Amino acid sequence: MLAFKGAAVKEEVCAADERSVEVGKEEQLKNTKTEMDEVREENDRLKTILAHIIKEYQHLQKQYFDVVQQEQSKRPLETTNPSDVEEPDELVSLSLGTSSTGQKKEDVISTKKEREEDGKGLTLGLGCRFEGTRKRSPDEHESNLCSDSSSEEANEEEPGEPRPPTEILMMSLGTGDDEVPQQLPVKKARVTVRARCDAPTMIDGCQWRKYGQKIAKGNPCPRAYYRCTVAAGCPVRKQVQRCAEDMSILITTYQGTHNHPLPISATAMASTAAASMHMSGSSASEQGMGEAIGSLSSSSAAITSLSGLNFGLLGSTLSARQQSSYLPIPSPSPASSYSTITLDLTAPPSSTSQLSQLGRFPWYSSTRFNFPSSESTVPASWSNGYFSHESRAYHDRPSQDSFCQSILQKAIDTTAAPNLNQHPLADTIAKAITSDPNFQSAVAAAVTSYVGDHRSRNGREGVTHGPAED
DNA sequence: CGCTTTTGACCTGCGC
DNA sequence: GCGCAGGTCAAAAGCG
Repeated sequence: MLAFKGAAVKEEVCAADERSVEVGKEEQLKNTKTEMDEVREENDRLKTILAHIIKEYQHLQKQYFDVVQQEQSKRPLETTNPSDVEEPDELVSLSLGTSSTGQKKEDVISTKKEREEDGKGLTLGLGCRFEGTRKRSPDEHESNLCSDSSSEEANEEEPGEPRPPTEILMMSLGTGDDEVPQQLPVKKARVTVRARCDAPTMIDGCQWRKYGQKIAKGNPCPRAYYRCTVAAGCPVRKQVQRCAEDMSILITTYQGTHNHPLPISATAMASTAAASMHMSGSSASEQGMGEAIGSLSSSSAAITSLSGLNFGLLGSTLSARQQSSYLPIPSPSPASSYSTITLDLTAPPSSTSQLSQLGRFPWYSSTRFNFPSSESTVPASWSNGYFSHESRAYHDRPSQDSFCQSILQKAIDTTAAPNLNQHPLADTIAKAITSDPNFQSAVAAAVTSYVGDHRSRNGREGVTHGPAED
């Protein structure tokens, strides 16, 4: 009996436990529902705020366009007559993160492009672009590579006709040494990068061979001359010199066009840099490299982290003080046939410029900065696409590749989820990215290749940039 | 041994 | 024409 009673008590206890567990679950469920409701409300609030911000942004954009149009109507000849395109000083602004004062016609042009992209819905990102880009047959691609400049220009004139980054780079392959004589009358493109770097030279994925060193006037630090040895006969050269005023700043000047595929690190940066140039206003959009930049469309617009860079042609966006400060050494062959683009990666991106850039580009996103760190992988669309061969060719550079891939992954993530929030995070990441010497030099190398290519293709009709005038 | 770096000489363009 | 400065060449030296 006692045993039976004990068993009955046990059953009651178990039943009570079950009831208490059920009650606990119900409470938990209730709590979860409550939390969900709160989150939902928060989400609604955020949506409302976002809608308000977008509305304000559109309003401001409209006002800006109105002003731009008024300016444009005031100076109709400047934009309609190609012969008048070259300004007296032939200075072109390619500022990234620097806001140029005064509304120039370059801004008008860039604004046009912005509007074109706005009209496209701004859904074109790295990831979708590579897969969605009009596929060319190998023959088509080859013919494009071998086609004369006129046909290429025709292609470029198509507004919004995107080119995959590697295609842009491959275009430079068509401008080998055989075209060098054609380039002679044309001003050569140079890209100068100022970056803080402790190493003797920046690692940019390319192989360089030092062929000379010289003490330049006005700078006690010797200037080193390097030649690209990735491919035989590659005409690309770079000069490396430390800043006289700040020895921690390495001034690297790239010159020429690679006649070989760039390493993936530089290749990827080409797209980002080009896109950034484009986004920055690509002031020379119609004449000069901006034309090619425009063809990039927003292929990698997500790398707006670059917006913090001071990316301008010498003398165009820099004040007199800045010029003396940014260019403590005499510009190489100032009177020769060079145009110079300066990438100043030493100055931290200003938050204001960041925000202004964000405001200008509504597809800017920094919401999903999912840096995959070491296990980052190139998206399938990439490995199947234009980058595959280069990945193999440069498999021995894992650190650079992973770094590059991280940025690329971020680019895809950010383009995939357009948003307007979290500017501080973008600022932080922008600083992190732009402070990386690998990135800096890769951008420079890529831009050099890119600009040089465009120049060689444009030939005589190409606009000239920078202070180096004939 | 082959490749890279060093370094003095040479070339070239520009200003006076 | 001369001098200067930047840029390049090429032989010698260094390095793995």
